[in-house]
Amino acid sequence: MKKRYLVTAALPYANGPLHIGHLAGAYLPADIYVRYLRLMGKDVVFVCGSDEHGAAITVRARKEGVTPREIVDKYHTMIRDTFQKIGIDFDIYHRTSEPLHHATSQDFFRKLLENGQFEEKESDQYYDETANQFLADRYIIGTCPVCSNPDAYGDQCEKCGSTLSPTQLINPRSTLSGSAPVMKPTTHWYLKLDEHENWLREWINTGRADGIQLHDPAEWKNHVVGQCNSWLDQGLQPRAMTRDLDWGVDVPHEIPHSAGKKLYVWLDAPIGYISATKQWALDRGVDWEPYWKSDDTALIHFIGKDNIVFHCLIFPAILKAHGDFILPVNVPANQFLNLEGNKLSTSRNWAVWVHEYVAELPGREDELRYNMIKNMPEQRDSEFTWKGFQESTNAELVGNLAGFVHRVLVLTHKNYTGVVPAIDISREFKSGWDADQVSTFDQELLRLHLKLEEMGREIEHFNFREALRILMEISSAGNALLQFNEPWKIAGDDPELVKVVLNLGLQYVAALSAALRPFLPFAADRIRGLLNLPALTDDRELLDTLNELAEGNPILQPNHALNAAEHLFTRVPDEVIAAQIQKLKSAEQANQQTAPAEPTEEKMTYAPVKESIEFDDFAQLDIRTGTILEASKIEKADKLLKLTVDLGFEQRTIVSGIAQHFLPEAIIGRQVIVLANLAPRTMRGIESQGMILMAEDAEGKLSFVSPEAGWPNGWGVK
RNA sequence: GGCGCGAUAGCUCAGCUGGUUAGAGCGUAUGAUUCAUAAUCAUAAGGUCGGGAGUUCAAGUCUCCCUCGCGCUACCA
Repeated sequence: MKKRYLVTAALPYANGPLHIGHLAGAYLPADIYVRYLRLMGKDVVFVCGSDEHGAAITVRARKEGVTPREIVDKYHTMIRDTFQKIGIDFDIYHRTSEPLHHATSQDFFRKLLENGQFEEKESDQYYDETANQFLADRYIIGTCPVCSNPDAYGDQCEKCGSTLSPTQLINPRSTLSGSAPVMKPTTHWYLKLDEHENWLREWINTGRADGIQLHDPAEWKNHVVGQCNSWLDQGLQPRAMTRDLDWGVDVPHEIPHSAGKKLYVWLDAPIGYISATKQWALDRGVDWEPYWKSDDTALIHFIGKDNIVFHCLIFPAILKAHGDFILPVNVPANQFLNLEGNKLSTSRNWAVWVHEYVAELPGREDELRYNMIKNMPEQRDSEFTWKGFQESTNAELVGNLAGFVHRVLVLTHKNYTGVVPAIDISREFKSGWDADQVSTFDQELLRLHLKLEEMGREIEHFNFREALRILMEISSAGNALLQFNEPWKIAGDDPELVKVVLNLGLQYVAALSAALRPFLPFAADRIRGLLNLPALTDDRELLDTLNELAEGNPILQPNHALNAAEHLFTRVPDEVIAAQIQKLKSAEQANQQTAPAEPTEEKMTYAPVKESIEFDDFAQLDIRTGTILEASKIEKADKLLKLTVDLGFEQRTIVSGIAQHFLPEAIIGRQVIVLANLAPRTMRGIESQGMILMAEDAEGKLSFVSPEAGWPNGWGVK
């Protein structure tokens, strides 16, 4: 058992709001885990914060005509408030634009440099001569070579999702000045990841580093280990840790060639966990270092699966390269949450935004949390539906849990004026866990204790769905306890039985108030209020509860006065669900309409006409008519077809990237236009002697360009 | 194409190192009950565990092949 815990949740990127996928992926599991540890009396710090650097933010700022600072301020505030409203309880929600973070990241960089972890490399990069600066990938726009979207970014095309590098863009232009960038040499610092490959492989697969057992790899999720090994097997490459940018953490100025250089966001973001911890410690006047540098600290990163490689390989490599830091004992990454049968998508507005949820369904924070946990993508992608949300809220939260709490309280008020009845502990009754079993108060408290322990073990293994299920089992057993013993019937003739049953029921409710806290903090608070118990402070209350139960002691003492019964949850009516589904549908329709139809958008999707050329330039192209004689799929290539084309005077082998649009057998006999004097090029081991000309639309769909039917092969096109 | 992770009841998902009639919640059906928000409790029906082959006394669980989904990656002049 470790002495203290440091729990991190992925830093949200401050250029957009949070949706339910973020919640289910990282923040909710982290929050549950942390609240549980606190309730068990553990020393735990839970850090998070906004990731406020990177080119995506400056690009957005430019688009909206505001400063990057305005963007990050807006979303930092928004995200922070959303977390607070939905009950994600960080010890600190920091931000990477804070001076403390800049200083911390720079110190880290210096130390890595000092330790010889960097390799300084010069490479050619696009440079904007008008704006006088190097251009980060995101600062370059050009036509996507895959789908012809004219506004693809240098790192990615948002239309077709292809990963790109700036040099692949056709007609690149700078977003700063609009001018065409030129290539110029620039210097960057590359982390020698290749040198870390061996120990990382051992650490991931055995849990050992430097001969010391740090964790049990069997405790890590399959998909996490699998993803890491997939990367390790492909071989790690040195990775640039700096960028040419004007927004971010400066490379320390005393370092030569540092002018205009910023730390790569992926380097400075995880260091954000460290600076957040420092700030937290500073605010409390305690020492931050044990949390990051002591072997008896358990460091746990909660993330979504898109962050696995960074948190399991690159950040650990950085921590180790620094030398003083501990490595994470687990990275319980979740998979993705889907919504109503489709992937969540910010650009398509296919999402449930958390800030909208709390505004539109006020007071139902726990209902969302409950459904997120119930459908948490722990082992594989999972699915959220509004119908499912309604059904489980009404059946499980309202019917089972709220119903149980309410009926115990109402019965106590009716029979004992709202005071916990004193009982004869030798009195026997039917167990709520088994109608045929006669039990006693002590035995049932012990059973409750065992259940809660079982729940705790599941949380410790990051099985939050299962843990929640166990809690609901307790509520069900409470309902059954009442059902089997029917205290409403026998109040007159067997008051002792009624007392012991209601007293036990109240103990269940009291135990649940603490145990539910990690999952449903708002409901837990409400139950405390109903029971007239002190509000939870997330400070060892569950541990105390467990200890009492283990001794056979009740949590609520006889004669303790309760407050009036109130409903914990209310049913979700059909209209609310219908409205939410309607909202998604309109988002979908808006997408379908705007994508091709919106006039301004459509205008933008035409690629600009290229720079004019002379006739002589055109005349150099030798374009001929031809006919496809043979076509076959090339092995190990998804997009390539090998074609044999008859040009009349000869036959050529041409490799063409059209396999995803045409079946080989369907194009045999097609007449085509061929660029005949293109220099041969070998692709997948086959030499391509020319190029088939294709028409391509904005979505990347291809169409053959042909002469009239029956036109002879080999003639020129001009 | 390569690699990783998935594919289990109508729905959403568990099934660790292979072992008796494959589990849960919801939904459905029947019955009981009325303290409680038509809430609760009991019982039942529902699965040839994506398809095929193999290893084994024994496979949802291991091996191989195939199909489909998600992710990463290569190929597009």
